[in-house]
Amino acid sequence: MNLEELKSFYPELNPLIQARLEKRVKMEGMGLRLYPYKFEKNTSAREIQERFANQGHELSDEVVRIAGRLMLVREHGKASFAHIKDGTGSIQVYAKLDNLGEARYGLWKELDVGDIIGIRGRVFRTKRGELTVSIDEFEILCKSLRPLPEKYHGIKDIELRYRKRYLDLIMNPEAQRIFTLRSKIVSEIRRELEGQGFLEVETPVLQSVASGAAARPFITHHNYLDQDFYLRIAHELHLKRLIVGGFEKVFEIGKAFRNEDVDAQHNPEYTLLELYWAYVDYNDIMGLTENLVHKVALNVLGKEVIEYQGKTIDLRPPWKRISFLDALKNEGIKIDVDKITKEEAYKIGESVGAEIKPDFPTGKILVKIFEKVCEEKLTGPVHIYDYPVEVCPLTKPHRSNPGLAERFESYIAGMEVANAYSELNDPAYQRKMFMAQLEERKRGEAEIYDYDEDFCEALDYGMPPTGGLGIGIDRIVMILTNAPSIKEVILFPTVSATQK
RNA sequence: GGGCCUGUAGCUCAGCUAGGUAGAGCAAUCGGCUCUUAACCGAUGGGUCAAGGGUUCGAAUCCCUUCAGGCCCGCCA
Repeated sequence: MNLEELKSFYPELNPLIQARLEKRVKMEGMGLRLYPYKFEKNTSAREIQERFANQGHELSDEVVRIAGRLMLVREHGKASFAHIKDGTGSIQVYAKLDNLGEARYGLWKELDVGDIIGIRGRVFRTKRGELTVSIDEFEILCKSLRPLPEKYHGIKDIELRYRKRYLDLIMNPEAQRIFTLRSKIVSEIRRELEGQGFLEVETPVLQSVASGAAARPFITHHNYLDQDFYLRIAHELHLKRLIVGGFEKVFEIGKAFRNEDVDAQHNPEYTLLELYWAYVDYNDIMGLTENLVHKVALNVLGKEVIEYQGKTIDLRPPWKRISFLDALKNEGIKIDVDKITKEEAYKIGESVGAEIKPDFPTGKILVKIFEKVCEEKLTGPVHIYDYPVEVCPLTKPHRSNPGLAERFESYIAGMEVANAYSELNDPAYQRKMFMAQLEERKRGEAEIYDYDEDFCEALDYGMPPTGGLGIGIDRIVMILTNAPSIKEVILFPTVSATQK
């Protein structure tokens, strides 16, 4: 391709890109193919580091073929060093006029940092002790046309790191570490649940009723059906339909979408694990939760006690269990949930500075008080159990205390990471709870558990007693990778479409 | 939705308090260097100071608006 045509693709041409375009034209003019189809590798950077750990200063007999991105070039006239980075790590390579000859060494010197090359060479150790591949032959596998960020500082600009995550991954080993761990964590969760006989299923993202949680949904439109659909805000109600259908242990790991603000713990689309287990209650789910998180930490990190943002967190089961009311009592707030009036609750709420309105149901006020005075202090891991019944429309009422419901939330480092119930399976009571939610909507609440009559109909047929669990995968990954923000553990976090 | 902070070369950052010719390092280009490793040495080029408006003889700098992002609060159970 000629230079003018190439340049026409780059309306915001800067001198660095222009230089590379010119280089490309020059190389293609020499008959080089800059975008060949494949390269036969026979090893990787990490494998070389491992297998040649005892290599001395002499060249190996074995010939290695590696490929990767050219980083950190240090030219010395008639010889030069560089690092090649591949999917496993990086390795130093050594190009020498004596080995390559005038023409090839000339081409070597034309390479840019960022180019992807394939190398055939032999391994040796330099005088300074670094394991190095001495290049016998190399070829360009992909010409890079944009300069990479600064080699030492990498990219620091948080916005750039999120918008152009590939640069973050190229430049920052920490990003590589986090996302590699994320994959391992998710796959370990799957392995563990499958080992316990859970079946992984997929349920719809496009739903005509967005329920199962209280959050504002995204709305989209189906042209053929000429109907609006919601993106799911939870997996819950479809998974419970599967329990009605006779499955006894199911789980789903998938995106949920909530049309809410973005902050360090919230991304509009996030990965939610939900599981349902027939014939057990929330006590069994507590055990499952702590064993799952503990086992994942142990198998992925090799640790049971971890550091998160300066806090030491011991994940070994059993986790501490504190009732919702005791958690309040520990902060000096004693409540008799059967006797307290809304006015009394409101007064306490005001005195601790909770964000409440007088027409909130009493239970909701209590939860706001809890979130204000207790949540942050729950370094955990800890299960907080038995919540006020009004905030648990999908939960069985407590077997011995009518003001409460059999729900628990697990907290680690002050973050809610799990939410679980003895699932409500009485269809009449379920309808009553949904109606109460609609009443709240009438009072102006935007976020409520929407009434799903089709789900209630499923319950009419009969769902066995069931324990259910939701775990925010992103938050678990944050904790296990010591990441301060949810955006650090989501490859492409939600950002405004405006280009920077 | 409220408060605070940030935006200067491809990247990392100075310069802004107190208005007066736009700076450094890396990267690039040219030259030198056959065991370097953030290689080194010499030279050169590179800017809509986020955008728009205002104040001023003069604005990267002061003021206003907008855009993008971060932190905290609210909301997201």
